[in-house]
Amino acid sequence: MKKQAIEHTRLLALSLLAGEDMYGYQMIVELARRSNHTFDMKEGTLYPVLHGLEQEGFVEAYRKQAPTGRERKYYHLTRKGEHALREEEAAWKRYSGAVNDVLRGGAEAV
Amino acid sequence: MKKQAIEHTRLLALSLLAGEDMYGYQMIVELARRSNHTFDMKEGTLYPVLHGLEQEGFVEAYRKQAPTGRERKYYHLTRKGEHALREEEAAWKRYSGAVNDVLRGGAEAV
DNA sequence: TTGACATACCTAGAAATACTATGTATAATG
DNA sequence: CATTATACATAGTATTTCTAGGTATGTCAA
Repeated sequence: MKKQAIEHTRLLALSLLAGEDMYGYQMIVELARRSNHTFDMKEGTLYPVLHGLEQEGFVEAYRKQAPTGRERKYYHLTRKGEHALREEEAAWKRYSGAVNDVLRGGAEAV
Repeated sequence: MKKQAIEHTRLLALSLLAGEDMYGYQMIVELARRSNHTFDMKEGTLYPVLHGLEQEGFVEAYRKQAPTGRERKYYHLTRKGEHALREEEAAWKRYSGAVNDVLRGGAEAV
């Protein structure tokens, strides 16, 4: 009924690729696992985002044969992408920290 | 250039009203203060959200004269709204926890 | 061997959310 | 008296994510 709120798709995608190269389908499965199924990202969400990241030079794609004989499209995080990841992580920390401050009634300084 | 990502407007609005009744303009100023100016919510964002919350019965509005003589529209969190706030808070904790799990490379269970 | 299911990629259109821009009006201030 | 801050509001736009659909290949049970 209500749309699931996954707004930080880019951050999550970049983060997944930080450890190893992955292909789209794998990223979706991996994300569900790492988030204990809190995130159930849709293909219609991820693929356009990956294409965008590629256009911006944050990831590079290459095709590789799977052991099954099937071809997969792997994504590799570039140096530029690593930099973007660090920035997005910092933005997330700032953002989530601010939400928590507000929930606690404000970082009453002092 | 890039839009600021304030996605949890409802949660933030409900949270602000948890302590005391507030009017819209005050909420924007208060939110900026409590978040150390991380959140600079726009009136075009808040007012429609407040109207929605009112329609759902989460807040009740009443008009009151300010000491300045000017009329303000105060919002009060209803019992139903308090319940909604607790749910949104729980959702936020689940969501932010999951993001952090992914950033750390997954809640590898152990 | 064939039909179902999981894997694997992709895009178009709809829905949700927040922003920009604008309008109105009053109080305070220089 | 003009400008700025306060205070509320809406219309239209932009962005993000979802739904829904399409294509194709590998696996496995009946």
